[in-house]
Amino acid sequence: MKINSLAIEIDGIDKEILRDLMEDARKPILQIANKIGISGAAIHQRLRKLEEAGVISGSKFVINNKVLGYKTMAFVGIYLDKASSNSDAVRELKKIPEVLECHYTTGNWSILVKIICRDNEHLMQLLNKKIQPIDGVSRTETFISLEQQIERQIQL
Amino acid sequence: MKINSLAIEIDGIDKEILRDLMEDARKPILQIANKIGISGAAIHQRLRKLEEAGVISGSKFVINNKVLGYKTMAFVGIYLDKASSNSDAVRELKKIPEVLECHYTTGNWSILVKIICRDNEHLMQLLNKKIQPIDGVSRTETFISLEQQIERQIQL
DNA sequence: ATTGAAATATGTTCGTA
DNA sequence: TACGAACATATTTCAAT
Repeated sequence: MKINSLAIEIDGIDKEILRDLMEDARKPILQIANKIGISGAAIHQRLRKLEEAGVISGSKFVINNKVLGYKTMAFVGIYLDKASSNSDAVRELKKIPEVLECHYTTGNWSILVKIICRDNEHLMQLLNKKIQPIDGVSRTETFISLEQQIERQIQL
Repeated sequence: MKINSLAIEIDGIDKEILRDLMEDARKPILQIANKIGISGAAIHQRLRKLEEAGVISGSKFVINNKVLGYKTMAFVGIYLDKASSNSDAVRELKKIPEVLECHYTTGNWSILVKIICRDNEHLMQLLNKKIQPIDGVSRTETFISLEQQIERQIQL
């Protein structure tokens, strides 16, 4: 593992370890070790270094939104008034649990958010009652995800 | 846990367990058990049911893209020719490792994708050499994420 | 950086309530 | 559903290379 100004370098063994754990965070280290052909202790040490280097941000259980009744995902482009403070709007967006992602973006909008709703009715309520009323929001454009075809992390 | 036509219901204890594991997939069951005040075996049993019910889709290590040198995230709205087959375009998008998400959407575009690039140069190459050339793609609109302010899962 | 083995911690199963 | 105790696995540490 080497550091230059741009990026931390990881070798092939690190990649194999990470690929396995990116797919299943609870995969036993020894299983990975046997597959790769090095000891569990070596894997353990590499993981420690990868964490120290910040390559690993953490781990997550992934929840199936649809099974819990959240069936509508959408992207909302938000136009903010010139005068308004972006960070105030973001602070309000953070309070809305349906907002999963929020990006400052180049282009037409000031902000792009990804939201999860139970259904279209819920989405409409969210837009009208929670997002549009935020101070500084002048207009929104909504794109409903009819079907998500790809969902993955960076490929190592 | 009850099933109606819309959603699986989970109780407060399930939520506490899931909240912990959504934050850290490797958090020891016993630690969660002690915090909640039930036995490890009970947690274990509940997790098994949640998996059977499909509430848990899996678990992931989360990789820090920036640390690995991938510093530019962008959303690309893709216009497809009327005549073209959407699924052919998606098949090509799946082959591009920089594409992290891909959605069929309502609104202007046929498809919205989220991509990760090393830098703006890489993004430009990706658009010109990989995405624009896909059969059926007539035009694209790109929104660069200047800063991601929110990144989370559904809140239980 | 890697190893094997020891020590510790965690996950899993099962009989019972 | 939940429990505890017995059992099976996994993680972590460490001295040595």
